Amino acid sequence: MTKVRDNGRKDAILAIAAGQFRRRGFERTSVRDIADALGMTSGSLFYHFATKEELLVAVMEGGVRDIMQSVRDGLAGETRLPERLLSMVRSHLKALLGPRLDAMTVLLYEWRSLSPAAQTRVLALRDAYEALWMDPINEAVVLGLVESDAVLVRQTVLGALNWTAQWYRPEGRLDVDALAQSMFKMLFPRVAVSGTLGETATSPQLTRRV
Amino acid sequence: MTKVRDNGRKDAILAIAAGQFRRRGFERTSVRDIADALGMTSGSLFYHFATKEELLVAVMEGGVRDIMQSVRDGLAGETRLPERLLSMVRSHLKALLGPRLDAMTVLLYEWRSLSPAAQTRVLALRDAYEALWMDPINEAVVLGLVESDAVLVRQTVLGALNWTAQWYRPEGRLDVDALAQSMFKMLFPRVAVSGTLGETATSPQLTRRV
DNA sequence: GTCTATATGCGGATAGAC
DNA sequence: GTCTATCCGCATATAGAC
Repeated sequence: MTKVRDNGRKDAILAIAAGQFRRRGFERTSVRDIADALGMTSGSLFYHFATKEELLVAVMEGGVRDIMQSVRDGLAGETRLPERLLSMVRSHLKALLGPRLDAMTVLLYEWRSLSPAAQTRVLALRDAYEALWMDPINEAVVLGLVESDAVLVRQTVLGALNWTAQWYRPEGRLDVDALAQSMFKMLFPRVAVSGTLGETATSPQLTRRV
Repeated sequence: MTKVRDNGRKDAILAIAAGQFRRRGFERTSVRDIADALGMTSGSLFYHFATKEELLVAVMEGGVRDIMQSVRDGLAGETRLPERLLSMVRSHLKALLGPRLDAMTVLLYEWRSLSPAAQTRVLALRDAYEALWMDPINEAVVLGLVESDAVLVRQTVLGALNWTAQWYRPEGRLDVDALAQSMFKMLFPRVAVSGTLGETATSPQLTRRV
């Protein structure tokens, strides 16, 4: 469902559409399904969105905007590398698994349903988001705290994080913050965050692997 | 395309179907598309498969069979934990990114197109595959070589590995073996494999994190 | 085993009244 | 801004000839 704001009819439509697109996929969801869930008829939908694809694009663009905002906000206070990386992991998971789960999942898994033109636009937005990760990861590479191939590190991290949308259940034993802590430790084992986990050092130092 | 064997017409159909399902998605692919690519008419397809969904299920079941076989074969010679884990990472990536890429991707990303009944069957197969990972991971947990939540470790590892299907290009700088090595090092940094990487110790020992 | 022809329904989208 | 009514194409699936 993912009902968040209610700025007018369009947002309500987008929230419902996102939910249906996620659960049943874009192609299996008919505009009649969406209209029914909103208590209107299919014709009315086309007053707000010219095509079904426009609806999908709007859902996805909202998803990218939200996760970029979330990560940027979380980053605002942090200056040191370990905290910055942990913050990004946490913000990413919170945006992905929080109230915008529907839109985020659609963004991740429904882009093949877009026309080539729309695909280009949406993938460009995704690229912009992924670029946010490169600066801190490159820093970690320079300090010898992660594998030397920064792109591979980013893909591995984002892959692990994005996969949570397929299995994480909020009613389970782990809340999102705890999940973020654990995954951060797994994915950046040599980047220690001071205070939180009983680690000692935070400054870059020799990178012994046992 | 992913043409591997040619045991009769059915396999050819499945290979073509897998390719189209992967590239355009199950719903956007019509039985006519598949028939055209095979040089036949849509009616003929239904001589071999009673419904379009049956085709999807067959593609997916083939995918699970292949990756289980690949991982089991790779595991055959290995007795020690580090080598077993590295072997699983390598076999998983080879099955996922090799000649069966189409079927594997369909298995990962098209299961929502299945009817509930078929979904249950296919997800049971996927669970069986994922169960293969639990023994070595539990061992690593006991030895203190990974995070203590074995399920979380498995999901993180499989998430990172499965995501490669979205970005890995065989014509790039990294071949699958090198990719497997690098990802293994990232995902199991405290599990060292002797010989291959200039590491010294392989036996479990104190788990110092710097 | 493959073809042609077709039944049948649902899909996106539009027109025009209210 | 929402409704009703409808156009029209494409989808899966079937029947029966060859």
